[in-house]
Amino acid sequence: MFLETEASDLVQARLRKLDGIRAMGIDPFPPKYERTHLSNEVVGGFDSLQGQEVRVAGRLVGAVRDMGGSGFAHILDSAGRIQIFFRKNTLGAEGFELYRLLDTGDFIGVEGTPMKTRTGEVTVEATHLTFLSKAMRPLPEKWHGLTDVETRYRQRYLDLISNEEARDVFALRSRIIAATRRFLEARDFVEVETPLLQAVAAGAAAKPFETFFNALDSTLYLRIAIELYLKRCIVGGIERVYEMGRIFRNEGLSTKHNPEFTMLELYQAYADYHDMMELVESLASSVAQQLLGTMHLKWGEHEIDLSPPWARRNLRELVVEYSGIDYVEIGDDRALLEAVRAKGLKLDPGWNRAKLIDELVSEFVEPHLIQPTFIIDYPVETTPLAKRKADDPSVVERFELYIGGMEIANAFSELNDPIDQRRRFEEQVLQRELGDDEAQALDEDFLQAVEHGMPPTGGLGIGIDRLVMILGNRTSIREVILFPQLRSRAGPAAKD
RNA sequence: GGGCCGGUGGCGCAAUGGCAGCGCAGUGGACUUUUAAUCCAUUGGUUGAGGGUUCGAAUCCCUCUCGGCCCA
Repeated sequence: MFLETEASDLVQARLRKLDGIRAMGIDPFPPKYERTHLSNEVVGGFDSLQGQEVRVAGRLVGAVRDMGGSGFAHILDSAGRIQIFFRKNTLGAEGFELYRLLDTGDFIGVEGTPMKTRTGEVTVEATHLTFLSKAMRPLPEKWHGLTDVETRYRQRYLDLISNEEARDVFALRSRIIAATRRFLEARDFVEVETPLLQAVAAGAAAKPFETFFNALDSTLYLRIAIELYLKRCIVGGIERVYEMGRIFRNEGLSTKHNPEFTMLELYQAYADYHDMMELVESLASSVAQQLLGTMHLKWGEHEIDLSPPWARRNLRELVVEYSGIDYVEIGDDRALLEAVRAKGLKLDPGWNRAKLIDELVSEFVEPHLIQPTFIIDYPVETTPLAKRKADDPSVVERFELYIGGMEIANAFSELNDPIDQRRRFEEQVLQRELGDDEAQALDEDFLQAVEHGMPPTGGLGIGIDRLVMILGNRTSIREVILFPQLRSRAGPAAKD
């Protein structure tokens, strides 16, 4: 809706003030402002700034405490808040007239001298006020702020303006990602970028998003994993390689799932899954120590201890312990299905062994794994891309890492035997034909790469959003993604 | 997909069948060191959308929609 036709008195009042500013011959939207100090620099450097002029800039937040001939207000910049004191005697008549046209939400530049109020708050006493941008809509209320969850997600900018915790968690996210890159660089990993648009969506058990490429008249898929391209890099001789980027899975929304999320995948030649355990332990614990100053984290009502080493637990034992079902003893697939059904889980009769074991883990085991725990020894049929254990070919060299009851990471000793790899892919194709629409696709081009020779390699994938949840103590993934996926509002101008 | 809870002015909330209200913000006025400033006055509503029951619906019923939490 056009602002000029909007009935809201609040908008109309601001439009009138905008006209007032222009009537004084002043541009309410000038192109630039030369700021000399951030808010924290004025507050922190108060003693050395006495008597000097500073220029600060930011958004007017909270209320203007107007007292006739003077008034106080706070501005918010990237470093925080600082109070501004407007005084008629100091600002002059014209400056004070401008001050009267201020609204919460306006961007202003203030030239003035640092002072301390009666209560000791460092404040800039304005000698000159510059409008930098007039806000046409009001901000959420100063005291209660913005709490409506839907508005916080749909209009994240309001959340960022109103809620310091929101600003903090996204700053933390950025520092986690930067620290992770530094960690990998120190270990000589090379960062690469591989295709998001893929002809075959392979490398994980998940449903892809589908799109269409006009120029080649062909269907393409958004990637569901980075895996197979990074292994091609390993084949090509990049011995330590990683990519941190978005992947897409066409599945449900929940507090732990967003359809697009950020994954770190890394591959290290001549390493195995034990090395990957050491790597993720070291990465998560050192990033926590670096950024939070501790390895003991609050997580909802729990406390998580990230100090290495973390527990290693056998998958079969865990499933027996928490569900009472021993899937190794129940060799017959139908019998296993009945045993799982008897536990009260709603099942699809078409589910295969791998899917049933997966269900047992998510339903009975996961919620108990609050402290960091590596689950190891996965049955071979659950993991077509991992190498079999030398002393027991029925299980693979794989772990999944759980923290806070969530899967955080997944790693294997990568399968590099092209003959076994082809067989295992073919088994997946068969499962797909039998109705498992999450079974992995066969990527012939990838197989050919492995047939050229691939060194023994350890591979690791870490869910970055979930890692941020753990380190930032947020129990919903929407709290760590700036613009989480939501159903679109009906109608073009809805809610505005 | 299922269960429960919720959507009331810009924001935060009340009103459970009987005049849609409060706080903040806004507007007008007083006040030149306030901190949720204070004091006086005051504007603003298609109660998420549609239908039904009723003399009367924010409230009860139905359908839809958006969100949260839990489950699948």
